[in-house]
Amino acid sequence: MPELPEVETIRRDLIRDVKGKKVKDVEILNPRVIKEPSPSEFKRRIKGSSFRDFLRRAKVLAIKLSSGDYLVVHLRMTGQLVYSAKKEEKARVIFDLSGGKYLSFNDQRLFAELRLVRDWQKMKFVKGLGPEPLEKSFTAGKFGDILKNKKTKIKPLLMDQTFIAGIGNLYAQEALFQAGISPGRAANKLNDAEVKKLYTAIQKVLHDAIRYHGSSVDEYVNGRGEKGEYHLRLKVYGREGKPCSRCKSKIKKVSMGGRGTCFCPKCQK
DNA sequence: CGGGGCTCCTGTGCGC
DNA sequence: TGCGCACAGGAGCCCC
Repeated sequence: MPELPEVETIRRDLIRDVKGKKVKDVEILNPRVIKEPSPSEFKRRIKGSSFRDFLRRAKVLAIKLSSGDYLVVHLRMTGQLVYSAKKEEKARVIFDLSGGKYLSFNDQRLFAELRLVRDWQKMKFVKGLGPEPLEKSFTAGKFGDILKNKKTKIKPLLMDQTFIAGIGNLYAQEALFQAGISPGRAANKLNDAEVKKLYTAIQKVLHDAIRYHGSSVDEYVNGRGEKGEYHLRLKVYGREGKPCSRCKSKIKKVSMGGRGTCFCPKCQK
């Protein structure tokens, strides 16, 4: 499930590997992944332009093209962007690049999205995003201010992209474990020390996950098709019934907002 | 405006 | 053994 650290890893990989390369052709194997414009216009407008820059906001990757257009990618759950010498067998769209290699867009479950737009900052989803958790302007004070007005459970709130950008089901669970806070706690009931702890935990978990190139649960691989290493360090996600790394109690799993949520009932209060 | 629940999709893994 | 079904989940959408 690509969240902020996974998308950031891919962004850095693509800057290193394909920045400046020209798109010689666009092969559309499944047009359903292209949300706008029409597949034929998508292809026509991308063909012949080159990759100028790779930007990220939340879980959204925006590729600036020399034409001035932005190729906007949301990987959702099973999307992949893989640069390699071979065309990926399961690709939905393949970009044939100068140099003879390929950038394959894969997506098993067909939830991922490609868009070609003139101004990606004006996209509805992007405009509605909350602050970037790793930016300097996002302070503990600001985090506390928005928590104060929210009566909702803290865990689904962390996943709300209009509240904080880029955190999904995996890193919400890990950050709450790191902070020692139970996922069902009401956001406005956290005391100052807990707010500070959670703020620090979010930053640490996201920074660490980037350092270890993301978590390869589900389909995630980096920009070269390789797995990350952070899933080997997960403390609660996907660890139902296993012993807590801190206190050895059994990790518990509950459903919250329709999403699986693992936590340690002893370490998280 | 907020929250709950359904929807999109397909591979996996379980129970009968 | 094999079939069928529940489940996984990001975000949009509808409804109350």
